[in-house]
Amino acid sequence: MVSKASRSRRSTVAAMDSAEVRDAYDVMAIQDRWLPIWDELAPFRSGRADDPRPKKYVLDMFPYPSGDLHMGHAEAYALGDVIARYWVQRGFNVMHPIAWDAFGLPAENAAIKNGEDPVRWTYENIAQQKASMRRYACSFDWDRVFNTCDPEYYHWNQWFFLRMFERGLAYRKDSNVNWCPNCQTVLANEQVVAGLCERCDTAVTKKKLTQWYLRITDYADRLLDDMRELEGKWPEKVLLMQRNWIGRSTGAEVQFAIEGRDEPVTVYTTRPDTLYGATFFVVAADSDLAAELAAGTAAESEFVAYLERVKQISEMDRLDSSREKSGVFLNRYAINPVNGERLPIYASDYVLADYGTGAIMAVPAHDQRDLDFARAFGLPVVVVVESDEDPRVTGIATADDGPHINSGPLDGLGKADAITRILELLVERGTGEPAVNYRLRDWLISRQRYWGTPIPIVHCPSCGEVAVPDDQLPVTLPPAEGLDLKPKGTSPLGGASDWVNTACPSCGGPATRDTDTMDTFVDSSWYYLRYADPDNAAAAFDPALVREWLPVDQYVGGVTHAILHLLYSRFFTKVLHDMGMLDFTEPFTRLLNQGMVVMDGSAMSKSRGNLVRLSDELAEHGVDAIRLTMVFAGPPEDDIDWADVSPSGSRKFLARAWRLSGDVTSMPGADPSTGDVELRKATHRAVHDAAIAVETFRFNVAVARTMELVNATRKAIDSGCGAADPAVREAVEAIAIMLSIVAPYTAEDMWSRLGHEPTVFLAGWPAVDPALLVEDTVTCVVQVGGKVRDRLEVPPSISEEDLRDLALAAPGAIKALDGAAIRTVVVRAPKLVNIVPA
RNA sequence: GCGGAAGUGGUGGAACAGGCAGACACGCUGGUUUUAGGUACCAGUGCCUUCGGGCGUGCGGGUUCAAGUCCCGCCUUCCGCACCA
Repeated sequence: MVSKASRSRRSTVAAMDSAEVRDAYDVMAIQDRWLPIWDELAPFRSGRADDPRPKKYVLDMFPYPSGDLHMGHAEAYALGDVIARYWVQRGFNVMHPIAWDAFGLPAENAAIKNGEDPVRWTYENIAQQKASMRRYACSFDWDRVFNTCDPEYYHWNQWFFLRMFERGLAYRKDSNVNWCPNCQTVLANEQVVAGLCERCDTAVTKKKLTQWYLRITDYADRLLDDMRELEGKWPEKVLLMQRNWIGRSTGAEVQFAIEGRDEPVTVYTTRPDTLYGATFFVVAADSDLAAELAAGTAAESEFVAYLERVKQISEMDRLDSSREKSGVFLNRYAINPVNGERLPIYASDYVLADYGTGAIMAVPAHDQRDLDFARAFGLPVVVVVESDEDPRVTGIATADDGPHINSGPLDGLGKADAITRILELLVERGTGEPAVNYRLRDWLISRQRYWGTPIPIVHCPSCGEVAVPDDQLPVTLPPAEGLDLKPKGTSPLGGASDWVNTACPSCGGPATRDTDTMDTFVDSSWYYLRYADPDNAAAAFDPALVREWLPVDQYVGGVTHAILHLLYSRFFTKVLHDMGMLDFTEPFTRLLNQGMVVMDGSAMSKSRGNLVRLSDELAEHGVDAIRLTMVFAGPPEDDIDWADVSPSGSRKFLARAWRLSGDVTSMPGADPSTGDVELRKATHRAVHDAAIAVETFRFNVAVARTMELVNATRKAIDSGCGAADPAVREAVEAIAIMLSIVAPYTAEDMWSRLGHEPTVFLAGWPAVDPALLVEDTVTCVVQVGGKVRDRLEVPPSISEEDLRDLALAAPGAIKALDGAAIRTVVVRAPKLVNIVPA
């Protein structure tokens, strides 16, 4: 495909005579000409102290160096580049940085599979991506680059971890975690896709392990409430997904006495008003409470067997909500605090150990899960909220509002009133209180992997968990050589005995380092801060520099990170704010989610055989045509189906635009005010409309306006005012500048052919003359009964009366009316008149 | 199951605040230049038509002088969450 394209290009050039060659748009030659010059000029450097321009921070999500850039990168970085370059043209000092999210599993997999050194593998990929980005003409500030796998960077991961450790925000606990029996490793929730390990598709199970967590749940309310300031600036979809993820619910905690136990057990419920309908009590089978309640009872052996069975159930099967309810009666009873009824206690896996208190009151009439369980175990169902359908008959629990019955003091009350009343009663009697719960869990950051940030903790037999002192940071990774990186349930770092065995920083006795590494989401939770001060060896960043640039004005990235990365970054920002390091609480002021590039309707993948290689596309069509195709395809947040777009069409348009620059015969600096007014109006209209389109993320429309101007200019040269008219120069220069944000090579070459020095990127967005935006005539539509029957050319300032008279006299209107009487005439000067017949 | 978003020509998509539906492209058709064309330029291109016009923004209603746009009820597709008490 490539060779065919390049062969035809060569033969084309060979067949042309010299005049044609001079006038040919040679994409590859243009790329080769300008790249070294831009390297020299570095037009997008943003760090100069004496720069008087106002600052703006445009940020693209940084890439993982898994190989060379692909079509998805090409789209994302083309869009981010339009925004960054536009603001540079508007006179801003734009910081548009890039770095590499360089820790992570693929490096380790390459090491396991091919015996590669993760360090070498990673840095080679970074070098390749960097070279590709330069050629792709990304307007990055190359002076601010870093890699998260550099000790100079992850030093500060460790430093932040320790600050959180000091504040109790980083802690270790035992918990049931996702476990892949094949990979022999812990998985984060996000790595479990439909109950399967995202890497090997093995059914995931649960395992009890001691792991490090960050206490993000402490920030749940702020993460939720602060979204108010992102309203209208972030995609509504992302805000919604974050709200759902945090999952705040309000209800009550109610204490139930347990027969034969000193302490009562607290349950959480969102429906305390249905307390009188509770007929049994359920504890999570895998909770400590269940084991304790079962201990020593006749049901103990049955419970142990059940628990064993539950543990074997894969995550995939567990998520199947149509599964039959199962459980074990523990031979024990809880006492309903409002009516003293004895509720049998069951252990079941439909109650989650880590949500609420791991125990529930079951109200089968008004909760489907409880009803399913009640029917499976023959338990009574008591309706306490009246409704048309009886759950005992239908098998469908009712959750609607309605008057309460069988509920003592709540009888007759509606849901809201009943909740208020029962809360008062519970508080009065000291058996309950209002409570809030979250779906969000603390962030598990331990990973039993090699290629990540070592957790800077030393385990000492006498002092316990001891923080590595700041002056001993960073705790650097030992070399991979000699370590067994294969997943085996414990961190590969455990095999580096020289590294693991160390002196306790507190007592000096023999101790061991923590062998887990951090989730790579830690790396990306603060990288946007590091750009402000990337080379700081004494601190993560200088707060003064961060204050200058942050928060990020515009963040651009895929919706795949809608929850985790963005939530974690927001969390970090708030923690750092509380530590006094930041003066803002939200890191990303505006967010744009770009779509994906797909092929023939589905995501590209090697196995599907629909993979389009970016390098092939670039070789065939050139950088600018690919960038233009990405931008012109449609709204940025929509997916692009590569089968539906036309990179060759993009290239033809660019050639057409480029040729204009060779036609201009007026000299640089020619005064446009003497030029052709019609073309000037088209130019100023296009520049004005394109700017609005870019600022509202309608980049495809901005390109359409540029295309219209190219068409108008072509016409003006060939059959209008002619190439010598200064309006033509004005138009072509405007086109070069408008194109500079999308197709930088073509734009720069046009700029040069127009007699200007590089670089067009700093030429400045053309000033719009408002006088040229005013039309001298407007097309007025004359409707009869809502249908267009005639058109009039009228001055925009025409009065309603005059327009009405003109419309009534319009031949098309008279014909359509056919003598009918007129009921009313709606006049919307100057664009529309609607004559309504009686 | 719950929550959300979106349905416009053959295709990708335009349409400010309820006021000319289909901008700009792709594709297709015809023409000009060319030994040739995967080039360039010009013209045409929503559907139907008895050439008067009629019909058209997923479907069915409604509001309005006027609806792709607002309201009600469906259908379809995509996305997120999924025993969260």
